[in-house]
Amino acid sequence: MDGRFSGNRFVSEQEENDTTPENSSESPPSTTFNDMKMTSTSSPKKSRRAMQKRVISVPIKEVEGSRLKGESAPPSDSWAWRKYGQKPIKGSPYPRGYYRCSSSKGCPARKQVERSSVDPTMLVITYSCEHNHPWPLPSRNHHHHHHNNTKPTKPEPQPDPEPEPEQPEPEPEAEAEREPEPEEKFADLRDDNTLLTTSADEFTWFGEMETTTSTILESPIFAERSSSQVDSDNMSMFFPMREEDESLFADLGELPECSMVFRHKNLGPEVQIC
DNA sequence: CGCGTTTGACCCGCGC
DNA sequence: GCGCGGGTCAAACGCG
Repeated sequence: MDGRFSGNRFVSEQEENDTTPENSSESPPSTTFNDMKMTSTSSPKKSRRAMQKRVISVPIKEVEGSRLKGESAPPSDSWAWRKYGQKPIKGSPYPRGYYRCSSSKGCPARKQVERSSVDPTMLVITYSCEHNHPWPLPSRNHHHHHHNNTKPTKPEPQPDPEPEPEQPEPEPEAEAEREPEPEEKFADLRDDNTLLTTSADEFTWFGEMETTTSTILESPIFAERSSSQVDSDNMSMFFPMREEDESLFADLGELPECSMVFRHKNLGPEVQIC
């Protein structure tokens, strides 16, 4: 449809989640789950799997100020992204930039960045990940860096109780010490203010960001996936998930196949698994 | 010289 | 079946 996820929609907040047919639930900011059509040309085999999408809005000021490159500022997060396209979006004066994860060769993660048409000061970033795929790691290519901890907190190589056998999990530690620039990350949490508070407060990216700017406005999607008990375990630490929560997710559908595990520095590095 | 961005074309799903 | 809108590819260009 025309504005499946045009920026103007979710930019405002997590109230826009009507794209999905089961959008009956208002309180729970579910999210727009759209399976993006993948190019069958190069990857016909991988059908458009349920791709998880997380949409966040961040104040553009920082990004823009740092690097003024036309309209689309390359929001840098912990990972490296390569821009592979840009297109004007109908209904929005601003183009949408398409980024692909360049941290890893076969990294399926993608990112869309566009300016909100309603709030030009807001940058809408949409992260997409394929199920069962590890998220891009921090650009270890630049592991040479290690300035003073710009962030108040430091990542500790703590032994996490989670063995993550499935995929070669990245070293999140490196992530913590990336560039000193203000970063915006995606915090996907639902209404769980509890979790939100914790993570937002603790996460480096957020910490820095909130210092300079307000905060992230939304975090629509939260995927719950029990690929391994580890995930659940970790999650429970931060997310007091109960049956109702699960039902909530269930409501979302089976779409969310990605699971994310956020770890506190104290507890360990943040790990995201898709 | 390698890599990332740029930019137009192509492709594909969906609506009409 | 055609057109629209969005997403990706790929060649060219620019930068470090």
